[in-house]
Amino acid sequence: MSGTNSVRTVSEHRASERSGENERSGRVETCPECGGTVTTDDGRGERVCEQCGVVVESDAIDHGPEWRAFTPSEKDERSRVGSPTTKLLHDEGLSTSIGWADKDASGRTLSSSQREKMSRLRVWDERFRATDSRDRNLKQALGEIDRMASALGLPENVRETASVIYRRALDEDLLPGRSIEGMATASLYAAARQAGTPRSLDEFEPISRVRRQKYARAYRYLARQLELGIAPADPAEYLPRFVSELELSDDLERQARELLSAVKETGGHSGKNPTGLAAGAIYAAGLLTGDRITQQEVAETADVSEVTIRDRYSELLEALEGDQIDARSERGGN
DNA sequence: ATGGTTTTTACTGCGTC
DNA sequence: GACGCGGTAAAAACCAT
Repeated sequence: MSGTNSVRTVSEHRASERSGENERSGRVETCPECGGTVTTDDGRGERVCEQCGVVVESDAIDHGPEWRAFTPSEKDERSRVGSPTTKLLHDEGLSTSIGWADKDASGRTLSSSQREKMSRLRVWDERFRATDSRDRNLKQALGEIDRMASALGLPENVRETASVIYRRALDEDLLPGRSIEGMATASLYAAARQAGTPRSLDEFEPISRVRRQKYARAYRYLARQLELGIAPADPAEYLPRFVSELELSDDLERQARELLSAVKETGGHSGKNPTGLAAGAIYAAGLLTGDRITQQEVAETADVSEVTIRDRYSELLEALEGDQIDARSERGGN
């Protein structure tokens, strides 16, 4: 299972995401309650009826390790995540409990040395249980991160970063009171930005299991508590993606970059939506290079309104002109 | 909660192909 | 006449306080 799972390519993931199917395990069942189709929810490890929502079987899948490990150090890191090979554990991952009454199986009280032994065992039992729930938490979160990263076409290293961020959040006890999904989404969002391949908050909306507000808040909290120190997204970082989605030339991308750096000098970019700026730059660059792009096309791929593009692109052109005038006056005279 | 800023929505008229 | 574009007013969203 783990093999086929991790080997799946990004495009396959995307294809299945798009067509709305999520039965990665390939098993098809009918619901005993209503006869509807039962699908597998990999993130939670539950098999759920599509119609009535009955959980047919929990923890039925996903026993394998979540990720491939490429280097020995990664293997170390990942082995800490959980105990996926449940068959190898005495309890198959179920929690244990040791009774508190100091009696043996037939009800006799234990000797003092036995009592001491049992109390030591209880302590360890508790400790294991604690790390166990941590692991479960981590495992679910990382499953979510993996799923979302695939859907958004984010590369492996971003997932790594996201998992590191999540782990830190877990270590610093930032999770209580917050949903795992929200935090997982926030971690991935932060990781994507850190890696210089940002995705806008809006792009997570259809992917995440929680609402935008929740993970946006989680992200702010995360950024503050962990002191991630992530600078505001640079609009230029959105350019390559938008340009390629619109199938535009490298030349145009270069032009757009220039426009953005011009407006950055004037400071006219602060407080503006970075995707809006990128979109405006692309449109303006289209005018300059003579490529025929409509505002509507750009608006659609960048997910901003046409009005915003209009506002941005006129500002960008102004900034560029100002830049050129500056350059001229520097050469002498006005 | 509030107020200021930015973005979106919806609608308009204009010019061009 | 459809289309791309620009402008505007009002609503919504966002953010800091």
